[in-house]
Amino acid sequence: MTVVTRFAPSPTGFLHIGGARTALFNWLFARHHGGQFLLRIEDTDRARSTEDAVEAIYDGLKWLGLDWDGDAVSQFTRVDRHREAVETLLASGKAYRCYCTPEELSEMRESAKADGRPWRYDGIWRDRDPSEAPVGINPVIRIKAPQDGETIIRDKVQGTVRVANDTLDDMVLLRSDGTPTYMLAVVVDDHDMGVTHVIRGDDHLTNAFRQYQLYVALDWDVPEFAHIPLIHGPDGAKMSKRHGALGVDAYRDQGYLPAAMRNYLLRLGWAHGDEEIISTEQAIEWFDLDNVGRAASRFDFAKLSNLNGHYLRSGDNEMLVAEITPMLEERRHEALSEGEKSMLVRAMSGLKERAKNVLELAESAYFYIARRPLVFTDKARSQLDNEAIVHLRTLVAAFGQMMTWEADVLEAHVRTYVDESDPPIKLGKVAQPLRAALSGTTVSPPIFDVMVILGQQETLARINDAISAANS
RNA sequence: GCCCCCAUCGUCUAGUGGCCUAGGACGCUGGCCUCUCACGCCGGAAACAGGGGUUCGAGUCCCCUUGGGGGCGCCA
Repeated sequence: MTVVTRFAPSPTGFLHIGGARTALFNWLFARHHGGQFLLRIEDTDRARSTEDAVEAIYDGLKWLGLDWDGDAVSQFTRVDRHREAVETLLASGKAYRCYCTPEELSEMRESAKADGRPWRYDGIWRDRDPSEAPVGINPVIRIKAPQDGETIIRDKVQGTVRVANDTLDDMVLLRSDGTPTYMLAVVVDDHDMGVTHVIRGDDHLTNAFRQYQLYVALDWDVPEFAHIPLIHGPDGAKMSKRHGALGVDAYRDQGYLPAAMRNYLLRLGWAHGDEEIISTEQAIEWFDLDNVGRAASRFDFAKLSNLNGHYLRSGDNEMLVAEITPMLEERRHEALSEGEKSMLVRAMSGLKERAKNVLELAESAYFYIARRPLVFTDKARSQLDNEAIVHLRTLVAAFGQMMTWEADVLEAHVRTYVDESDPPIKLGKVAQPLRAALSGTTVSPPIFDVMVILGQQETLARINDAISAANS
């Protein structure tokens, strides 16, 4: 049997982090088994669904690298099929019309609450004769659920979960306006789409019981269920709009790499021994439901950040330059030339191991393509004191004479210079002023590497700029 | 309130009855490296929620308590 999983978000907002992980697990499970990963947009709630949200979901999944098979299914377009399923239920006596109005229902709810009784629809229309139906009221269709015994779910993550049927009531399948409810639509769609494994957040665990009953009533095979624990905010509270539940686009904007997000999300609730850095290929090979934990986990930015640093350091130079180019151009208000881009590619290995996100990478790379004269930070300017300028004057003269412009040659020359100064000075006494002159800051990759990447001409010009600035 | 789920360092987790004087990672921290900042390397502090069982033996199995979470809509 081919494995078919699905991700079924409702387009009422961005693709948030919890949804992203659910999608990832579904995707990994399908890819691991060589099966299919389908996408279904649960847009039956017309009032709350928007086109923008649908686009945001597509964008988020694409950015994460989670490709789905076939076209996304719009649940809304399948209402006829949903109604059809209810017709068969009505015909076989497994569903019935209920004429209670929403008002009556909420009254029943209120009084149950007042008496301290657990609320549950009492099924008064369950066995009533249709002739008693009041006129002028459009009924809802409810399932005729079993009233005794128990419903058992053998969840791939949560294990065997059981509930007494008398704690469940007859849920609504079709609203009085004829539209299907979520419970109906999920079951019909999952069945029609051939979904074999329903992997979703455990906030749906109790829904699974009712859905199970629906599958049975429809005489359909019940898929495997796997309810994965939710992700909580850093403070342990549920992730909500105002509680750290950002859209994946926000993570992209903060400079996180998709590979890092995948790795981080994967380790939130799933483990493979002591493995921490797990490539996507490896994840596909290893992923299984047995090793999904059952406890909710907290979102930890520090760890995500650390992982991001790892993927940045091992990231492809060209790819990274492509990532930061738009940021650099925006800041400089001027496009980068091909020469500058290739310079950045050469600079990347020195830069990427110092950044923990793409934003920082762009920030630290800017000085390479900044137009002269550089703007100095306060700390950089303080490095360029009188003593430093004396050293720079001597060095710039020597640098101008150099025939080979290589890091080790430059370093050897400067080391000799500091050693032979009288009295000998520390390398830092010269390296820091050089750094300030060349980068405008006090932090950069190794300064002799910087000189080589910048090239002799630019290096000399920047040092001379610093000397002139100090004189004025 | 009722129903369901969960519970190992601050955080993510390994652990499937003896290999656990509980391992790894992030974070924190001492040191090394060093032209800055990082990276890297070496070291440290840090956990089985509590109580009962079962067993020769329990972090691992059972029960209770406590604590968290989720669900109880003509939302999804």
